[in-house]
Amino acid sequence: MSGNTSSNTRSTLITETQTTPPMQQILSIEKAQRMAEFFGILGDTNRWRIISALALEEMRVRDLAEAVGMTESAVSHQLRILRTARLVGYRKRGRNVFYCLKDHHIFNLYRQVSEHLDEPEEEAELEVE
Amino acid sequence: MSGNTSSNTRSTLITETQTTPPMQQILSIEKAQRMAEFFGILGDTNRWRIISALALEEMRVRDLAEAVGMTESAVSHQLRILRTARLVGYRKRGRNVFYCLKDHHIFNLYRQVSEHLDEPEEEAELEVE
DNA sequence: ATAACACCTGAACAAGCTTTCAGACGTTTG
DNA sequence: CAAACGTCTGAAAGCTTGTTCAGGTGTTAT
Repeated sequence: MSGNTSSNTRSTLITETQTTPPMQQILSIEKAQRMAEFFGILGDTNRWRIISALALEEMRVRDLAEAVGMTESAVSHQLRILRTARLVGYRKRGRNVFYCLKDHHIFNLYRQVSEHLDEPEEEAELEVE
Repeated sequence: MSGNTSSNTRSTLITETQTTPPMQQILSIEKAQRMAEFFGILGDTNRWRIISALALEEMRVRDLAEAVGMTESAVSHQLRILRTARLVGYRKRGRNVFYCLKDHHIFNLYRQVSEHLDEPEEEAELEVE
């Protein structure tokens, strides 16, 4: 576990294997792209609805479509995206395909962003010195 | 985070009652929209580069532009978006405007997604029963 | 006051993304 | 076998988003 042997390209010299090194320099374009790509996947209303549905229980495409009010085709397209991002898994059974959440990081992300959004407005800003 | 994500089963007993309630039903369209909007803001390569630059130190628009290789105009546009999302704050001093990171949830989000992205591919899927 | 500077803004264009539509595939049923 | 079912796919339409460009505001310097 924690096997950060991924050895990106040239992170500085991080030897702590627990977590990911903090941002200590401007993200490389490649790293920033991967970040953006992943967050972008969670940047869609209907994908969140699908995710939240799958958080409850395994579901077929058909059921998902009805649950979130989309066409089956649209759901299928979105599921492919979520699958590619390894956020959902699936299980075929006859002509049905059951989808389920695969990555539980999602719950932490959901919680943290919820907290951010729930924070008070606090529009005040520092002004001229 | 707790290592094994390989799970094919579904552990639904995350007991975080302190803060935000977990997803216990399909997200309302409004909630899903707010989620999507926020994640969408982090769904851009250049915004991540800007964020990572600001994670190092307070910076002016001009410096940011040079640091990430964008025009000042483009940076300014993006900063407005980040400001609106309350991810960055600013401080005016004369004709300069210094921007800085405002929300440290960002670091957690960055770390968790980094871990997700660094996880092994694991393309295998369950098949017909 | 005039010029230079730092930053912001609005409109237009290009690029990307999501849905729809029509049709395909594989599985199950009669 | 043919029909019904559940799902997937590719292309086109429609919308959203990011950058550029030109010009604006406000501050500092000559």
